[in-house]
Amino acid sequence: MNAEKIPDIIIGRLPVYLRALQRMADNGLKTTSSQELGEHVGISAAQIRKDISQFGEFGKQGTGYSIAYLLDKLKEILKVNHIWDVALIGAGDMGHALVRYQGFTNRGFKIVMVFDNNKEKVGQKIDGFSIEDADKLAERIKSSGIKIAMLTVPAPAAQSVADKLVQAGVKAILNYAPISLNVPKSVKVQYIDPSIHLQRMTYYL
Amino acid sequence: MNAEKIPDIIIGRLPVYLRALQRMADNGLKTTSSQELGEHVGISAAQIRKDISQFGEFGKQGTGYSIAYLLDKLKEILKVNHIWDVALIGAGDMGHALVRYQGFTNRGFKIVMVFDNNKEKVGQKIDGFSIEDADKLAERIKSSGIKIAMLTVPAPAAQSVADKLVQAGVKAILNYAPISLNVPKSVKVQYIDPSIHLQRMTYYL
DNA sequence: AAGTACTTGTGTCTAATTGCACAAAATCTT
DNA sequence: AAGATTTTGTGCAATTAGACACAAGTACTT
Repeated sequence: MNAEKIPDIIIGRLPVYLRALQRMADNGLKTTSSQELGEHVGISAAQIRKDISQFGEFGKQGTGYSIAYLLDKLKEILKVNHIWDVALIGAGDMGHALVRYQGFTNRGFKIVMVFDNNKEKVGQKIDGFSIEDADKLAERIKSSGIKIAMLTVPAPAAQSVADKLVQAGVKAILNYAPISLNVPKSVKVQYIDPSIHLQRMTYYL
Repeated sequence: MNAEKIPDIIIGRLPVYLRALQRMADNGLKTTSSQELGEHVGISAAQIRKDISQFGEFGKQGTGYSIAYLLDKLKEILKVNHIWDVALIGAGDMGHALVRYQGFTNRGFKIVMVFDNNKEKVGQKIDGFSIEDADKLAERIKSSGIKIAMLTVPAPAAQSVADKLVQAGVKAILNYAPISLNVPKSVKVQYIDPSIHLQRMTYYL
């Protein structure tokens, strides 16, 4: 075990291992090896062993890893052994798709509030959710203690909404707006911008 | 200039620079510096200078970079100085959101085909697009010469669709399905999985 | 025209990350 | 029960990435 600071790059790979292990578990598998897991996720076996060993000795020589046990440990490390409430800001097409997305609940997240600044949308329902007025965002998030938000507003609005989220105590933002956000170092941001991702591949074509 | 192999990690940052520069240009700015650009994207000025200098000497001492010129150069490097045709597979909520998304055309991409394997959806229209039968996918993609695909199908279908895409000559896949894809090294994959991105932040909460 | 301020591109150093290899432990085979 | 096989965790080496510092060129100021 190692109590030192774990590099971001290792933390970034853990969710990928977690997803693959969950899939194995769903398929009824009981144990796996760094070799096998590596083939599934496209990462070298040595890398996987080293990553996992940062947090403890979870494997057994000759046998490998118990999938159920490693799943538990990874969920604990990533703090997704319970469900996080998430606020969604921006009820456009992307916001709608995310509200309806079935892939959050069994992976640690649940959307519990949806906001939009368009007064005509406020009060409308998506899958049972009432869209709330973005003017009430700060107050509602602060009082509910929500720490995670997903941002699906147009680029010009994104920074000012992010500022309000930070002010309201949000510590993690999943940003779908095509713009780099400026936030305090204590707040984490992850970016999803399909054009950026596509442009990372065209260089190689 | 440097003709050697450019590291992936540098290529990965270029689209972020490109997006920020485009924004500056839209705001009427003519020049910028590594310092200023760095503040916008949250990357050190030295890093930005070193990244850009891999491809040539695009700046001028004392002045910085011409935004229009650097934009041109980055687009050329990333090969997004023309529009790439893209195929979308999976006409669910996410597929719909992507078809309607306005952020592709001025950044180098255009969805030109949409496929689904649900026979009831085939023939339906999204924003003017007729949804095509996924059985025809290989043939249609091969004959059209499309090199880029976006995958928004359920996880269990993703690998087999990816295999067909590779077979049809696709060289870049933007994968929204929550599963690691197994493809030849000559094919690039980028992953978008909101749960993964969220799990990369919860560790720090 | 001289001085000041700004900014690039890059050489050097430091830090971070990955790859390799193997002892040790567990299991399987005969 | 002995030998063969599997597989982990980790020390060390190699590679890669990032930070720092500065000469040199450009523009601005007085």
